[in-house]
Amino acid sequence: MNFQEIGEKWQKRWAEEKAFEPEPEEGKRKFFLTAAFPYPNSPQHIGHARTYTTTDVYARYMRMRGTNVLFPMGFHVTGTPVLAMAKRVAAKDPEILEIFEKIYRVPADVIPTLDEPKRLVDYFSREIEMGMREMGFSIDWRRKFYTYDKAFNAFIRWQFEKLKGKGYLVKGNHPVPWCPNEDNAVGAHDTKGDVDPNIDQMTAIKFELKDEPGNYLLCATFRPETIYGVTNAWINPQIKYSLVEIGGSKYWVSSAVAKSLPLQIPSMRKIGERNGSEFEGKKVLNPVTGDELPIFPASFVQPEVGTGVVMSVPAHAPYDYLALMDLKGTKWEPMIPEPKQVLELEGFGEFPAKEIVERMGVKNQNDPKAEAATEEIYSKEAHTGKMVIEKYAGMRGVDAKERIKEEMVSAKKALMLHDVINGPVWCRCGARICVKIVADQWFIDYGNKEWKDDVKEAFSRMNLIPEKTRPEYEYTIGWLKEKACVRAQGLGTTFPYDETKMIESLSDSTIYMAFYTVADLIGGMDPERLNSQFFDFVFLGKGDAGAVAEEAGISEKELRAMRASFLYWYPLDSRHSAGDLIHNHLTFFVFNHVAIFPKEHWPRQIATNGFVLMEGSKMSKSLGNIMPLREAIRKYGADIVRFSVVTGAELDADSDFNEAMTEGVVARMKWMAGLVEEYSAKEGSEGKAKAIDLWLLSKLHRKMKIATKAFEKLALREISQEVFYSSVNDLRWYFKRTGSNAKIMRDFLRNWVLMMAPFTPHTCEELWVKLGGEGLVSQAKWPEFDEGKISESAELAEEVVGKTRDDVENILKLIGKKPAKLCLYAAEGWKRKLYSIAREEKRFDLAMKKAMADSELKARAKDVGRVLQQLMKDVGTLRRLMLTEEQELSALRDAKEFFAQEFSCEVEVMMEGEAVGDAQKKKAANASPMKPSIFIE
RNA sequence: GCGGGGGUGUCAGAGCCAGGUCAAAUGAGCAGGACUGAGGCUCCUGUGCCUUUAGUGGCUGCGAGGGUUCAAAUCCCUUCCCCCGCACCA
Repeated sequence: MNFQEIGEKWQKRWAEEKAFEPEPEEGKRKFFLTAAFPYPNSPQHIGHARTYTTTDVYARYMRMRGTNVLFPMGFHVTGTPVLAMAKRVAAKDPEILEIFEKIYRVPADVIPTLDEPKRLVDYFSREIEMGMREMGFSIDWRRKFYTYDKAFNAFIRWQFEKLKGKGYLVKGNHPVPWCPNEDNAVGAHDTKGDVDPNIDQMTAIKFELKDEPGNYLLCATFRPETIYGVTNAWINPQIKYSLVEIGGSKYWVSSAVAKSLPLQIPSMRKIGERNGSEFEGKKVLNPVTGDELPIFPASFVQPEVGTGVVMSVPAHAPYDYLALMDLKGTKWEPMIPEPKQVLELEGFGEFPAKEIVERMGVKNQNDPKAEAATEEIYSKEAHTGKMVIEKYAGMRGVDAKERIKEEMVSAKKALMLHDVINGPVWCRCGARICVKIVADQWFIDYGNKEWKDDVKEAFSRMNLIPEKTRPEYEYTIGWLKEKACVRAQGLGTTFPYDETKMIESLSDSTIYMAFYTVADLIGGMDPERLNSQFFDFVFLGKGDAGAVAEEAGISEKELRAMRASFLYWYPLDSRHSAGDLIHNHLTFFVFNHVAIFPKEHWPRQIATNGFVLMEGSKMSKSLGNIMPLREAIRKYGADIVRFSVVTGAELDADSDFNEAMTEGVVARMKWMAGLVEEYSAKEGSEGKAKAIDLWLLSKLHRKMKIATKAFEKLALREISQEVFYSSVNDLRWYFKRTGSNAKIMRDFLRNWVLMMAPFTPHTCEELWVKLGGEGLVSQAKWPEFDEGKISESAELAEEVVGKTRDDVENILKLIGKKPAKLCLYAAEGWKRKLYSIAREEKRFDLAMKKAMADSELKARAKDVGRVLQQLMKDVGTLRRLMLTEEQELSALRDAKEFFAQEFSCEVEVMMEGEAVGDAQKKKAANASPMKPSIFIE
């Protein structure tokens, strides 16, 4: 069986028969599902396949359940990553070239052509689409679009008009990481090493120079609460400082900062400059305590960090303490101040910084260990530190920080500045990333209270898979506030209220599912004529069809068909993505639906899945263990990849893709295929079904029941265990038990193929033909289980046979002789009665009392006492279901042939009372329900 | 810090919501055997410790410590550890 060949063969058939190109059908239930569309700035690997395969398995299942299923796909090209990637190719960035060559094996002659964004998108999107087709995804490709298509741009502009109309678009100022060289905002993919620049607020405190009234030394700090412990100020004598004017006040900051500061404070003017060393020995005033503080030189002060000026809190900041110690032996030694405590910290004395420095053996301010010491002390003090300053006594560090910051700012003793806190971060162009306050930035106001309430309502009506993701959504809804929605650069859609800006990528991908419903129909239209009235009509049913159609340059009938298509497919029944999008995309997706569409069109379900691991570890460039999807398909075949990726773990957990697993899948698949081959050729019905046949049927229908139920929560792993692995095991037992009914086998295999079809559709199509199935298995009906075929007693009977076999084997091993004859004695009815009593009462005295109330049991009071004692020992393990003595006896009799074959000896089965011979009788008396007594001669 | 998830046998991973059929599914690994020219293929058996030349026995055990219960991997409390997210970025 060649999985690769089978794949191609059936993909061709599906395409020819247009098997997955649904049209609205009056009266037929629909099911519309989408997965987050791919971003084609590189090829896809098996990790990407997880979400799509999950979606496809679901789509195929729902199709078999008789619904009209729409599963479309498009490409997301919005934003800067595509541009950044093309630029890196153009610059022949060795890292990128290596990934393309070595991992994705992009042909050498193709790579140089990817230096242009459009070509890059074309190439990779084709690559991705090919991979999806080769995976056999049941996607309706007629509806494919790119987010930079004109028609889609028109749609997104309409979306933003709607948001504006609701008052959800607002304007404000916003700090962003910025490359001063390229004059653009940067994201992680724009930086060296893909570092995500983290921006945080710093409090810039004004320390007035004693000798220069009106001029301040500006100290930026993350710990304003320590203002009470400042003993001096630090400057770097090696660098230059500039005097800048902001709002009428004059401040000294490092010249490096003076350069980038206008990005945050455009009104800033530079009015002077001097060397850092000129400040040494001067005095400044603490704005809060009024203390007079000296200015000392320190080499740890970096020109680009904060303001290039540092306030010294030796009690709590290891660097400050170390720098003071470093002054020993200089002319400043006599002036070295004593630390002043601000916070008390459990496990530490008055001066935690001093202690930690001594404990960790940090030598001086240039010792790399100083950083670790700082981190430890800062985090401890912030979270568990308590203020000792009288005014704030007992307050937690974090709370004091907020309060003191506010007090200083409102008293104009400090300013708020922003800085990159995980710096230095470098742009790919080589410039150091700084912070820019973008003025008049546009935001989507996800903080809007009423909007949030609607979103909460939407979620309360939505099905979430797995359900345990719900708190994450709730949390996200809670903290969401204004989100910047435009950028200066990038592909996508221009912003309707500022044509110089582009709509940012997380904002143009929130309601595109609606676009799919008409994407194929819009394809032939003039995109210039797609105005708001058009979209209002199609998606909201507003306006006059005739007028709208005329404006749009189409017939009224065409227009109405679009509206009808939308109404047929919407709402979205299921949305799929990896779990990492819960905190942004998936929540935005609901927000925007709620804002724009009426309640009946709000989404119904979101399913999120985990990632794919490669041989136990995360796929990463550095590990070089990325498995490109198309390579995996070539190597294993689509069905094997599909099956492995979605059944390796339950939905929310990461799934491991490994060689051993694929081998196991292939082996079982081939085994099953072999059975199909064998039994499809075998002649029809052979006589009456035996007990073991009924057992197999029971197992089959139970599987069908479990699988059907498990699909509700997309428990694909559970289904695979039940349908795939356990089928193989059941069939092995069936054959071992000398089962061989061809009719039953065909029935089993047929249903098995149907249940496997969503997972491994290509192989199943192939097997379906062999089994004489009609049409495509992809369009066949999902098997309905028959509750009547599920037989507890058949399964229990088989269990007794199996356990008895194991027991016999145990005994044989123990006595080490070849059996001549095997006698099995089934327990009598009264024991079963007693068993039930014991299980119910759970206590010896109560059970005994109840037993004595029964005349049959009372008659054998002595035996009852003995057996009950025995039963009580394991009262917890007594089971609910039990065979009657007739059932157990006949199960064992039925299996006589099997036992005889297993142990190559004569077999006798009887009730315990029928035992002949003293030794036999004694043994037989030990029989208990579901546990026949065994005697071996 | 805030929010979420999780700690199970050699490993991966079920079970936990609805306590008992749990020495704990399933798979992998490992060991032994069968088949074979040979096997990394396939099949069978075993795989916590102890006991037992007749099975349905004992002990330990599901991060750690306590508790509830006739009974706890499952419920409650305390505690330690790990992973993920905290945005303007797809």
